[in-house]
Amino acid sequence: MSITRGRGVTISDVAAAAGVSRAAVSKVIRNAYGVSPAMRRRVEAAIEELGYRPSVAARALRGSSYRLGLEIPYVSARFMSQIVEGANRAVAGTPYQLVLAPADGPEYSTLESLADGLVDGIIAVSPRVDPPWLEELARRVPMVMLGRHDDPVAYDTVVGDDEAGAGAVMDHLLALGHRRIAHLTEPEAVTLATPVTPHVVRVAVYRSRMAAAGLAPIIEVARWEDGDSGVREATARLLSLPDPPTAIFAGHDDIALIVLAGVAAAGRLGEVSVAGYDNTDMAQHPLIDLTSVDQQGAEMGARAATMLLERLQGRTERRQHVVATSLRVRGSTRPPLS
Amino acid sequence: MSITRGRGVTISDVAAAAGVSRAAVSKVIRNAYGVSPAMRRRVEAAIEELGYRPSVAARALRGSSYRLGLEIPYVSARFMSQIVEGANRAVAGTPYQLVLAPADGPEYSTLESLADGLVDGIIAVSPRVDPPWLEELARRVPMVMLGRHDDPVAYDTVVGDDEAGAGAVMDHLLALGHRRIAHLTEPEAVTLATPVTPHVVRVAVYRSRMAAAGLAPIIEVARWEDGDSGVREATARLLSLPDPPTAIFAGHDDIALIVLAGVAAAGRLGEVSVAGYDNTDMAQHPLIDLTSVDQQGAEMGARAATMLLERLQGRTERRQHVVATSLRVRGSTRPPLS
DNA sequence: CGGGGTGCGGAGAACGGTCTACAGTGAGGC
DNA sequence: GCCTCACTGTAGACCGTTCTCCGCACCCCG
Repeated sequence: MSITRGRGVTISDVAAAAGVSRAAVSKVIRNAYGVSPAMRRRVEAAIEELGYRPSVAARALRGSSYRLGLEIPYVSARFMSQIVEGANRAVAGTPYQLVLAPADGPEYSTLESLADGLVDGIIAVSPRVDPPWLEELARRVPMVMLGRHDDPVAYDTVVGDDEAGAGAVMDHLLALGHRRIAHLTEPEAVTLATPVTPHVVRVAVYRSRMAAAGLAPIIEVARWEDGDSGVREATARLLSLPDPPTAIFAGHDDIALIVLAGVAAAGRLGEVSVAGYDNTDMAQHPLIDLTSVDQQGAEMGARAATMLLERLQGRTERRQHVVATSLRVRGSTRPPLS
Repeated sequence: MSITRGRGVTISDVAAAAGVSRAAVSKVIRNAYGVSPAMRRRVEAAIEELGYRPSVAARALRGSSYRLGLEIPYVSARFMSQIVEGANRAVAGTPYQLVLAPADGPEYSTLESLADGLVDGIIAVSPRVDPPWLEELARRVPMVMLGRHDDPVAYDTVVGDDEAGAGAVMDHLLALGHRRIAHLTEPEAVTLATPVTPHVVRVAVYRSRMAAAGLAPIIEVARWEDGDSGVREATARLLSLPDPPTAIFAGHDDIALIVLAGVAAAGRLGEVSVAGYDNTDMAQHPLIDLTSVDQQGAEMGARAATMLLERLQGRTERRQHVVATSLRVRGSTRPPLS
């Protein structure tokens, strides 16, 4: 049984079937000016009958592909699905389609491959690429960055209010009476000063709140370096310190979940408080019940998509949007035992 | 500050810079025959210097885009990230790049938009599209379907052994002594007889095992129809039956998690057993500790990608791959109380 | 010294759309 | 009756690659 990889029907086929020129068909499908009702009907009938669909490649070559690229560093990150959902919602009803590009590690190559003509614009969550490189890229393709506290020229940003969010977590933990509070965050690559990622800010806020509370000497910033097992090890290490923390502020919920698992495994569930960030769906699960910061991932995704669409409409001034955060206090944080 | 949306550097620019023809440059970047070492050096130097990157659109128009499309119905589904991870791994090292297309609801339009020349091949998880339509599409674009027990002509399939997996769950629950076992599954659109989705099989296995155990009269198949809240309602309804089930077999882990939440909320955590399917990462979390069926999502994604690559190499015979399952018994299933 | 390779590079036609410039056709105004 | 103009539709260049020929130079061999 031979499968004929059928050459799809092209605009020429439609034109021939409708007895008009290719340009005429093009006008009809683009809703362009200069089409009589009669011709429109004929062409639309032909399109319908032949099942014609314009080739994205050909369109992209000439102008736009009507595709927006959303680059995400880790598909498994629960926060990402909020973003995707929001972006998808914002794009619905427009002629644009969202495509996701999962980055396996260094986002550079993923971003470039998106920029190579596949998409008309890019939304990216790329904590590891440096600002100058991004500026360069943004000069070729309209771009919105999620979760960067940069001060860019050529691209827009959408970011949560990490200052307020992390501040709320620390205030909450301190108010509960905690003193030995540790912060478990992302690897160094994501928490260096540049680019200014959310985690950089969260670490800074943690430090300053600790210092302000006179706890500078017991500041404890732990980083994991190697996947989930790294987080597990870091947790175990924190818990086995001579003076173990009574509360652990995790950089985001995915970390917090593993920390919780570690705390549970150590049989110290009520003893060590855990807070996360992102308010992912699992944080709300009654069996997890994790205190976390809601930073409206879906809203962030939607804003980013909307801003990108504006860029495609012609806006050139830079725009930066900050979304508000709110602390969701749940059972995972309580006063220290003693 | 004006951003010049710089016209990217094209193959002609490279050709001019290297003092050769466009065809020559094309040969170099494709590693084609007929290139002298000297010319290769000159061209590569020019490429490097200009930072040239071939346009995907132009390539796609002419032949292949070197992009594989992975269509996923719900990005938030935890099982999907396993698949993406596996597919990405299989594609790494090849000239191909994976792009994800999130389907908001009806997968038809998403699949078509992928097939419109964006990608060279498609991997899809589309429980709702019907077989004939898929056959049609697969004649235009090489395609591998995940999670379908179809008997297709033009596309390949990768699917878990749902017969064995669901059987293992039921055997386990029955062996524990459960009799009133309910099955909570996907909406009708996904559990009709055609197309044959994993859920169709799981429902069938549930029914037949119940019948075989002489429990046909108390078969209870519940379906949710409207998002997470639907699952919550279905759970509440099951729990408030006059003779409530002592065990609930959920169609997959995402459902099971919500069921667990409902059971916990009703204060009947040890009382009602819950089993899931997919063995997602949350099932393994000690605070969730959900009995589930491992069907190796990453392996499925990897197999699918590999099979698609084979198709692109020229294979035309249909292939169907079944991955083995194994039951992971955890704390969420125990003998009934009485 | 002529003929047949072989190795290297280029010319030019696709691919399937978009878009600009222009031609034809009536109608309306003077 | 002629000019202008709005309205429709078409011709044809163009986007950036790939790929099939084809030509040229050189070498080997009889």
